[in-house]
Amino acid sequence: MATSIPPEVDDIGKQGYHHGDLRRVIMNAAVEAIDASGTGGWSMRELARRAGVSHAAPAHHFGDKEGLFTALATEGYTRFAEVLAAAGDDLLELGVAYVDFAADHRALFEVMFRPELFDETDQCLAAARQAAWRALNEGARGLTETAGASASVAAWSIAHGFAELWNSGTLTPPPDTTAGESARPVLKVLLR
Amino acid sequence: MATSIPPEVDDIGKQGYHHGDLRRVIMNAAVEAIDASGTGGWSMRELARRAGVSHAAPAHHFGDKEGLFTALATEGYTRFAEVLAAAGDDLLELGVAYVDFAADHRALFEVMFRPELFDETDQCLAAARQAAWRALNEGARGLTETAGASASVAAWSIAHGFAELWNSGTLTPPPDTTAGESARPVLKVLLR
DNA sequence: ACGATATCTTGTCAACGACAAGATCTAGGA
DNA sequence: TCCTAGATCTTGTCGTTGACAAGATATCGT
Repeated sequence: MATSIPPEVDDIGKQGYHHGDLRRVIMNAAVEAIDASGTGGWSMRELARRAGVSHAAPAHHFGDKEGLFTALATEGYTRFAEVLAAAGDDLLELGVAYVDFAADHRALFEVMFRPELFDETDQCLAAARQAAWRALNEGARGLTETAGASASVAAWSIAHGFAELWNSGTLTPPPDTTAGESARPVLKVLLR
Repeated sequence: MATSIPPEVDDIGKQGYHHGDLRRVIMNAAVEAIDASGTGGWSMRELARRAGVSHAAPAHHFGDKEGLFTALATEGYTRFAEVLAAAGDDLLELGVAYVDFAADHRALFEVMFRPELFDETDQCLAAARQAAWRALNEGARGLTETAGASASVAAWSIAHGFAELWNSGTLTPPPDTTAGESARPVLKVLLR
């Protein structure tokens, strides 16, 4: 169960040894598998085969399937926080960035908001999630101060709802349009 | 052999024969299981055991796991359409009804918006979903006409987003409050 | 009453998740 | 350089699962 170790920053070189950076390879394979068939349409052994290792190799890095999802959620929240922080302090652009992240990282986004998949007590995950919420609150602070908490929750809800509807294929958007650009006029209805 | 199990409360009318209305019993058990541990935290055989039937009995009613999810999604869309239609033509109340349905039927709502779980080509499902979308468009028609399609998508997104955030446990609402009542002030920000 | 059909059971198989124990590789100190 | 400790991966195993096939039993139409 000792899966929540800080990431190895010295992975760049890798090579040589047994397989390489198996941890990263398995996580990438999991992202592909989730994109292709959801969180339940694949097996650990399948990821291992795709990576060319034995069926029990991934267990050393993640413990079990929950450990893999915990690692994915942690990475998701970490990158989410970075993207949100980079979006600047304009609330509309924050919303666009929110939706774009969800669409560009469907698998991570899906895992992030499905707590039954991962270990909520994991420290690394909790820290990453905190960072994401902080970035979100930071961007919405102006709205919260001027229009109250409900307005901030409304802004969060509209961005999150559009992202979920988009990713589930419920919306039928114009072709050749990014999720964020499709979301912009919708978000503007609230944030004019 | 089939009677060594405590009587199921769902069996009211039927009785007699092998088990009763097994289809309904399995679907109810599935809803409970999904509420308890998500769409992947249980097995068909577990539902069969809980219903007191053999491990292969459910297959006759649903074919496979995808068939069960298809049945659940169909029931979800059917009841969703009813609830939305009963909410009247006030858009705020429609939003409240949307959120309340999601919270009162977490399992159905979750399956409904996860297309990889069910068979999208199923005719019954398609009809039920059409009915739900019709009820939704009906309720938002006024907004669409006066404020455009983006405004309607915005209203859908805010209700859907609040529902998803609520159900995922991301929001931390005041205790002893229903999802719909918590959503009302948030929806009002858009629909004043 | 009786046969057709729907419903359920038993049996089976490959695949899976999880665990244990052994093999192999890497790193770092003697 | 050698050599040990630990990290990484493999092989082997077990109970469970989803799916299928074939047989048993109850219901229903005629």
